[in-house]
Amino acid sequence: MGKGRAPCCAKVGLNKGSWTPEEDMRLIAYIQKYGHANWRALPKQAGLLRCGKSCRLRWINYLRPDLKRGNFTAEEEEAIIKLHGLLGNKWSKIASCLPGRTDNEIKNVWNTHLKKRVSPAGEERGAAGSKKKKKKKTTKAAAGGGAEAPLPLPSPSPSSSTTTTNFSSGDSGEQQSNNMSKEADDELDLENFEMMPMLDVDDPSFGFGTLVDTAPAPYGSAVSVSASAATSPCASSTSPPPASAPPGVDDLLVLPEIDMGHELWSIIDGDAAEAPAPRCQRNPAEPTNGADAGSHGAEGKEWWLEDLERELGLWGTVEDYQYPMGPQGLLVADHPDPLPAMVDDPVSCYFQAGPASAVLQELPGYPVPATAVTGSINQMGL
DNA sequence: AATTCGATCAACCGCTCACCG
DNA sequence: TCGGTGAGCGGTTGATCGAAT
Repeated sequence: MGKGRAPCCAKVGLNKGSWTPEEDMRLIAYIQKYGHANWRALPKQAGLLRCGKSCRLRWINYLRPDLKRGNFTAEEEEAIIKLHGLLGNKWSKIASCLPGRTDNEIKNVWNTHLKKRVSPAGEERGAAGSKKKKKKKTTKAAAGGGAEAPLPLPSPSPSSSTTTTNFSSGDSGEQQSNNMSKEADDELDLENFEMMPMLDVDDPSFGFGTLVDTAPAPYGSAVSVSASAATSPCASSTSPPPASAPPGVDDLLVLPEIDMGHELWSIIDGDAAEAPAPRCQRNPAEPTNGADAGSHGAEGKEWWLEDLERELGLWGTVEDYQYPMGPQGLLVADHPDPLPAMVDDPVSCYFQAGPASAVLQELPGYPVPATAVTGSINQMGL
């Protein structure tokens, strides 16, 4: 157990606080190339002055390609309320039922308004909450209002016209969330929780049962922002990445000299209005509701992918990669810093590091909808 | 226009779990 | 079986932003 735990950020002079675009880019680039088999070693290898924990969190909660971001739909909120009633503060489990949403995000949403909505005391506030504010969460208003009947405990009311959630397990009062034992947790007949339509994500294979077990499944040992496969992120999480990790890599990441703070994300976002050149048909309004992420045409994806990779300097061939990959990911024991150019000057050298990999897109098992990437990165507000 | 207050969210902290030797 | 290590989870906090005053 926790004994002998290595000191974290604070104790070893690592960076803390908000991530800079450079750090984000570095992390993304690194994971694209090598995956994240070892979070602890990742920051060092990627040249990040962060602890692995921090990197993991950043990736999971913010940079992961399949994140929906954007507002929670009324359906999602309702699902959260119901799931919370069933699972309690098992945010990760709840998150696993809401593809594209992170446990942290759900936790925040719950603590900031859903909880108030559910609790009698917060009922009024919920209504008052319509005064709303904030840039995001517009759906809240929609979900709010009178619909906020105190929801002591989610009873699997199929009455929810918007959700076909089917909770077959005890919806009885004793399902007091926080007191739920692990066993009780396991006993939940989650398999019968069929599937949540609004979660969909165009993944027919998405199922509650699977999610519960594989949960926030990491995106395999490697992730490609440019995967061309049509499969959804969910699918990738349920089907483990191929044992054979990406071929090796030996070149440095080559990132174009672009303005990280704004241009880059505009590019990634495919925002024709701001990007140097038109890149995709993506609907600018999309982020408001990620439910349709990944619903773009295949051809659009492809050229978007290619374009994006070129922009990021991620366009390359398999020959570019020669670092050996082992079952645990990259065999880094003696491989040089994959981003050596960044070491001396993390920022200025960042974009000059070598050709990065586009190879992952060739690999089966790393299907990441390009649109998901645009969606998530788009929300970075950079 | 300036200040205050409340809401939101990203990130950190500390713990537990799971795996491995 | 036990101890060490890394990953993951849940709670909490601090910074930021927008609305209200």
